Amino acid sequence: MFQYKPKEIENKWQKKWDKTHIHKPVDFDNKPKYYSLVMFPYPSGDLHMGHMRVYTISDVISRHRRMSGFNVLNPMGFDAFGLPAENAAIERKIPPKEWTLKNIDHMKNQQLKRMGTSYDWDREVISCNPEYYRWTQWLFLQFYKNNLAYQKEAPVNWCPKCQTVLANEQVEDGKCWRHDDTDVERKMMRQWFLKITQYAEELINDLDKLSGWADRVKIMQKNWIGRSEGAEIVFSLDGISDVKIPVYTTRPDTLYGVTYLVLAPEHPLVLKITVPENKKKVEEYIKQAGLLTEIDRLSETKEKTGVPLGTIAINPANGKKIPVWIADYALLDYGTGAVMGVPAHDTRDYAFAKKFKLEIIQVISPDGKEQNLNDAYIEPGIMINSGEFNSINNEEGKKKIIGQAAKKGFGSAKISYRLRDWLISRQRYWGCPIPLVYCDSCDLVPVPDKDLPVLLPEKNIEFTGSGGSPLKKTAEWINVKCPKCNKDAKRETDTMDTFICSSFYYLRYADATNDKEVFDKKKVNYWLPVDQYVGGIEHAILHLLYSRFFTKALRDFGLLDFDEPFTNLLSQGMVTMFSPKENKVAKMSKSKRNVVGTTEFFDEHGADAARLFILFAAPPEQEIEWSTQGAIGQYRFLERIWRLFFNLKDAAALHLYEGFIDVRAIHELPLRNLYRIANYTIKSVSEDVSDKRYIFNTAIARMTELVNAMYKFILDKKSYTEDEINVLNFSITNLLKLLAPFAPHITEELWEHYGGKYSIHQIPWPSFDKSALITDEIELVIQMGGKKIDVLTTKKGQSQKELEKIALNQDKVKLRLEGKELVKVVVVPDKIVNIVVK
RNA sequence: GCCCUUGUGGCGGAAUGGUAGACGCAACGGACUUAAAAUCCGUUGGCCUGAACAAGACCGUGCCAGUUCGAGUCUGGCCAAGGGCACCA
Repeated sequence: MFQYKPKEIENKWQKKWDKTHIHKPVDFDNKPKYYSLVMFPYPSGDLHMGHMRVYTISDVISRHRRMSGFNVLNPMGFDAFGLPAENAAIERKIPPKEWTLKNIDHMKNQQLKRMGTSYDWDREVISCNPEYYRWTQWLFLQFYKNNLAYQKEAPVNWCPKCQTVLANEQVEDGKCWRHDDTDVERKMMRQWFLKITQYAEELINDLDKLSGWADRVKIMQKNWIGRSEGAEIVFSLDGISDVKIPVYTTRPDTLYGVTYLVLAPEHPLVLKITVPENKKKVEEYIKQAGLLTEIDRLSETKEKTGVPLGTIAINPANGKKIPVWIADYALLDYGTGAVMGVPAHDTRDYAFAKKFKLEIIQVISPDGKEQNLNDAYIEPGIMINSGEFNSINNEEGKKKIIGQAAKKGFGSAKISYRLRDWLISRQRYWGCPIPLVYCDSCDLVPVPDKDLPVLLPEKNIEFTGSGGSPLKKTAEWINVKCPKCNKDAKRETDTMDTFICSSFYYLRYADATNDKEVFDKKKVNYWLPVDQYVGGIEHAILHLLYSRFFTKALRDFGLLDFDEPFTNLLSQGMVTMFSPKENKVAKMSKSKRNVVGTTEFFDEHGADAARLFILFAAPPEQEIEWSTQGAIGQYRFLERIWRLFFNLKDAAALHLYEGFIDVRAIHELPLRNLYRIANYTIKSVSEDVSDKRYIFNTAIARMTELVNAMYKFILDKKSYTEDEINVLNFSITNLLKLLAPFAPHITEELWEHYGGKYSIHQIPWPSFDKSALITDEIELVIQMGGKKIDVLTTKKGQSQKELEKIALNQDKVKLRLEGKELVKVVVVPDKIVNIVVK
């Protein structure tokens, strides 16, 4: 008998799959298309078991869909620009390109292929290759030409460790997303932005179309975009006629309670309207506020700060004179950068007014009477102290006051979003250059399409990790002729956020080798949207929001015809393990020193076993803890199949069994039962891998049960009847097909020994024999008062009356009925009889 | 503070409102073996009655209520853990 040697057979089949290109889809095939995708990985070097999960889940889905008759696109590539490569260059003097390409080679050939994944490598894209980033630049210029890319001077998030600015989405808790130990600093800088806010409304509304996304992800996006309805109210200033201050509020109903205004410290009007004697103090405050890190500014314990400008504003509703302040609790880039202070009905305003002893006027009250407020009253109520609006409900008051503002010209209804424009400039070398040129005569000039890509210089680059981007120091690269007037000009030295590269890679896969255009419109419309996207929950906002934005913008540029890129999204949970460093179970990662490498395990027990364990440990969305013991358990399962197969091969004539067996002809009861289990397995596994469930752990459990049942059946058997051989062959044939997406190598190997045609991965997914699932007998559960009393086997299909009679005739029931009154009997046919007594 | 998710044996986890604990890990027992490993076959929620590895009772899905003939599953409240947002006017 052969021994199960996973390393050998896995290597054998991986080579053959590669050579025969069996995972290659056909553009515009007549089979229905299916686009299966896993999130663009960063080639960080060595993969561990934690990384394997996403690839395994996606691979099972891809393989299953191929067998189910779909034309499956399952591509792979690398998000290859980024900081780690540049840091490696600084620390180890290896050029970023070399480091990156070496990692990609290792990851692709030693890890992804060894896992048994089924990618079409002919469509591979690598974002740091000029063939790719030419299109990144081209797309940037489309945004620029459509007024969706612009520069502005703004307070930005600066990570001192990364030595670059960050987008809002890349700041977590005031820290850099890559360095949870580094406070983000605030700087005023002129930077490039993409106008994602122009799509805020559509991005929020179209979430409703995404029925294939988990609610939690949609909710996170919704909160991030943060739509709010309110009004813009314009305040004029006492004695300064040429300046007006618009504020945004969600509570126009509290307009009569405004006792001061607050501007953000960076607000451009501040110095203009400050009275001379306050100028010094105000300037000092602005400077102080600018120095605060994000974490200081957000600190909960932080007391409110601010200084008065000495300027007086006039409430347009009632003419009341109120002071104007600046305070850092007003944010420049939300609303209008100015707030109307209503201490009676806003917690922050209340704290501010208390600290600086400002007036507090209650205008909403639960009972229409003024109260002694110890805190802001933020509940709904009846309007008071509000002139003509007194005694009406505040919700109605909102509309009425907006109506009056519009009529009198001091305001209007307005919708605001928490979402900010996407800051895409990065002061780093290893990224895609922004293809623009600064010319003294022509101003900003886009690099013409024919000159794309603007190549990253590779010679004479010095990586020091300080003093700004290395690109700033490469004179021969910076100095160019203006494409318009041919005079001396300079290149933009900022590179793009790498999230730009990953915002369209999934579109490029549809036509990855096209060197004439970013992609052919017909091909992109054929393959997209992605039918099943698999990736980590950490991208719930970042990558997924950016990609949705890109899809919508590209649609408006006329490049494609759909609104949403990813129809179904599966967010897999992380893989954890005990970390000796943190002394607890934590996410598997090199820095926590709790990684299990792939190579050793694959060598010893095989990728098939690792795949099975990862799928078996829990449903995909849940977290799993890696257990080498548990993975060995799955190895044992595969060995069990292996031995069963070759034992039977020696004892009986094994041959593939196609089609069904006539159940009525199987007289032996255990054999009929085995046939039933085999068919039940086909049914259950098919349901579990379908997109209605995606519950792979139960699918594997069902297959284990089938193998257990076969072992039990052949126990002590020396010879086999023809019927038995048929049922066993039926069971094995279908088991191999069902297991093929999960454990692709061992099934391919056994399929070959079985005389099956290459490849098992190209044969149709099995269907089950309905007639086999019909049984003559059922297990009837007898309950009294909802508690199980007895279980008995009886004929199927009996009437409610008959079942009730059977139940009441049971000795156990009779005994318990003594001295009790029978209230009623509930009968669920073929299932349960519940006897209710008093 | 607001929003979301999750609480089931020693562990990971199963259960269209209808037999709680499938399947696996760990543990224990048996067979095989000179022996061990491997393998094959079993046992394994708690507690109690019982001479019993006969039979059986009771309790049990974070806690407290409710709906229902019947609740791990539905509803409300509480507790705990995890995640997201957090001076967004």
